[in-house]
Amino acid sequence: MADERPLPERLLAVATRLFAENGYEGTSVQEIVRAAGVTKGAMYHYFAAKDDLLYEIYHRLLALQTDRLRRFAGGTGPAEERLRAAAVDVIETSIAHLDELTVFFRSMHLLPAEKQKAVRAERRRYHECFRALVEEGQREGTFRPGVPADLAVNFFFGAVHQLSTWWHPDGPLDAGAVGDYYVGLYLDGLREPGDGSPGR
Amino acid sequence: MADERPLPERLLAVATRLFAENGYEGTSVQEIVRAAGVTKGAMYHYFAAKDDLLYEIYHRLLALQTDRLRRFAGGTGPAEERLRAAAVDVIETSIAHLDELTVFFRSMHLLPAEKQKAVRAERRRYHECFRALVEEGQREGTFRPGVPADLAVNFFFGAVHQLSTWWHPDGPLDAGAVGDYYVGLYLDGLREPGDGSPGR
Amino acid sequence: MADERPLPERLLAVATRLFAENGYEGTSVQEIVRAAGVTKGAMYHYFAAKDDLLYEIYHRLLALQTDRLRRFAGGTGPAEERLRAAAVDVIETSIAHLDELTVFFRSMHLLPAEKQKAVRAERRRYHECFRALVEEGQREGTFRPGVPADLAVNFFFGAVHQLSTWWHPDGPLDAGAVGDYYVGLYLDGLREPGDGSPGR
Amino acid sequence: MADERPLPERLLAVATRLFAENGYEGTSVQEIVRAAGVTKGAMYHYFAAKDDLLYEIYHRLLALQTDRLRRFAGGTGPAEERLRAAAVDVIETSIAHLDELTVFFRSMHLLPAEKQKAVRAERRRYHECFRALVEEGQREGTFRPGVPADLAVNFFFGAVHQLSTWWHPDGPLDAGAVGDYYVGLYLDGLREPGDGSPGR
DNA sequence: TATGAATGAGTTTTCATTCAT
DNA sequence: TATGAATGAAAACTCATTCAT
Repeated sequence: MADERPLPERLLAVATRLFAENGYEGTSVQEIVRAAGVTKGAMYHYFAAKDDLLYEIYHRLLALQTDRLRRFAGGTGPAEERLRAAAVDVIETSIAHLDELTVFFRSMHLLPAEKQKAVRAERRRYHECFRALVEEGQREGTFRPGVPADLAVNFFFGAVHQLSTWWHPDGPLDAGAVGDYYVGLYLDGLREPGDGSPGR
Repeated sequence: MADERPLPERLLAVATRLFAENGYEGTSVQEIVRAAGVTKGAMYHYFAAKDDLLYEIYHRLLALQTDRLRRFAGGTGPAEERLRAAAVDVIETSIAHLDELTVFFRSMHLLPAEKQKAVRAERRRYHECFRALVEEGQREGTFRPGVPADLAVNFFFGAVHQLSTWWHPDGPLDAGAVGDYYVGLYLDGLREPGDGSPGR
Repeated sequence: MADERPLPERLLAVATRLFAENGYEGTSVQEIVRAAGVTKGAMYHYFAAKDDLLYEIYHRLLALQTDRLRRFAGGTGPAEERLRAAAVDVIETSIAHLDELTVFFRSMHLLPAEKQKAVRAERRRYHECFRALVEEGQREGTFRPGVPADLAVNFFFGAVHQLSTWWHPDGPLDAGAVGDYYVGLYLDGLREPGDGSPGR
Repeated sequence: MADERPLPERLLAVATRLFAENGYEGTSVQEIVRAAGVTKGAMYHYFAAKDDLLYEIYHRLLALQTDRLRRFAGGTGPAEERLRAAAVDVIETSIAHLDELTVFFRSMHLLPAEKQKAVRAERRRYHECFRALVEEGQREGTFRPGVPADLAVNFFFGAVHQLSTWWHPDGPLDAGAVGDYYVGLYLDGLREPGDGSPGR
């Protein structure tokens, strides 16, 4: 019944859970390795520092989400529909990895400068892909042109990144419902008023 | 030229700045008192513990925002207009106190349980007041009834609480512009489609 | 019967003894503070780092020896006699502080760069004062002019700094005897041959 | 272009350089094997412990120097001339192996007791051979009898063992010049005054 | 009202060494 | 002959907090 995944993955999973429960600063390396059933040396064999765990946790999630976003963005059909699908999807994967997301956005300011820079660059690539979809919708005339696209993207991801402050798996809304509501609110806000398309 | 405010206020101001720069756990009590030009004993004379500073920082901001919200909510006129004014106002005061907000949302998980409970209760009162405005708008028929009001409030404050991840005083948008755009996006998302009222 | 000296002095004395017994790297901060009867925090209250102890140990000895050298150098009489007195004196104070000397010359390479630089500068001032005496003797015709004065100084202090490899308080020679022999050997080597002055 | 020497020799060479640069305790086994392009297992195949490297480094140099000293000592001619040749030679080989010498005299106190004892015994044999030459010169009447021969040997080797504190290959004096000067100073110090023989 | 020396428990990280392969 | 994952013990240092003054 032992966890059979390779040690690095096991350590990341354990660290994610503990960081989510007690905070990054509130979790000692000792606690992580104890929970993973190994010794500190084993952890430092794979991760050069505690903050490598934090970096890797979000880096992996972001790689996953970037990959998915690119699939949606590269599809066919009107920008609004691709954006809707991508936005619902990112909410669902964010909720599926809520610990990772929460931990990272609470604690990224504790990363050493160069790691912070690296993750910001990765994040920026994600942001720009999403923004391109918004801009496409504005050019198509579906979305109001007066809203700066960067601001519109930040507005949405602010809401997404704060999901863990209120969403709970035992609550009344599942991930799909949250996605539909959030994206509905968001797209209706973006949409050119009086264009007749229904708020979903 | 010395800072003439009472010591507790000076300590809170210094702590806010240092917490924003280096994180709550990344700032030692020693650094705070050195920056304030006093010694530890002086600080412990006014604050029982380091986390009192963190609590107080947000408690004061939240008291201010709650007070302002109540004024707007208690006004006259359609719910939508009162909500708009309150929402723009909270964005403006949030940007005016961005360090306080940032520090708190990054680090509230480090507060001891009872302080976390206290601040959650204060936050809940704020949330409920805001939610009541949304519900009023829904009853009035201005806002779509299908969106759970709690979710709508969380959606908005997610975006607000993440402002510090992208907003910067030297950027192209001032606090008023951000308020107008965010609230515009938000209210258009809430509004009953096809009701003819213009997006902003 | 407790040691009544101020804590910093007590810590330096304890550290000197332990470093001499087990080496700088072989002595933990834990051992130092245990031997001094205090806790680590107390030590770090006075010394910013373990290597501060090492620096301070030699810095104090060197300050003492520089002061004494300057007194001898600034006296009257032939350079040879002032040099002899200074050289005997430095051997005696070196033996009186043999632990300090040994510890430092074994471990100065472990000091961080800037502290190494500081102590080298202090050491250079000492060296130059001593060298000036040698050069004075050469100008007076007492010492052979063909020997580079820097080399002559290094030759002597090489022998002095290695005293701890063989000298022991229980051995047959006391500090005064070592001083006389060493300085005798040294000055006879320096002296212009056939000048008739006796090897002391 | 790879280093073709057998692995043990390569490891010793690499260790010597790193120990000289960063100190014995400041150099990890990991760094040694990385610099040698092998893994830890390979090193532990040839050396039972890290301190074996330190022991071996000096043991090899001392064996070399002992062998050379015995050749000089066993030659013919006056003791002074044999001593001069041996003393110049030991300075030259010491400078040719300055890293080895430096490393050892800085760090021998970190060897485990039995290895320290072994190397002390080897060193003592060297010392005694050198001392015998001094005593021979004293019996021949060339050297002053009043100086304890042990002390005279220690005086000289103090200077030799500290060569690395000031000598540098880019400096004005090459190894031969240092040898001539040091030995000249030394023998003039030892020599019976007024015996007419010239300081070289 | 304030000082600053001292505590004690804790932190992250390092490292020589072992051993199954 | 060599690998490299893993151990376990210890290292230097930090820090919120207390308390006699």
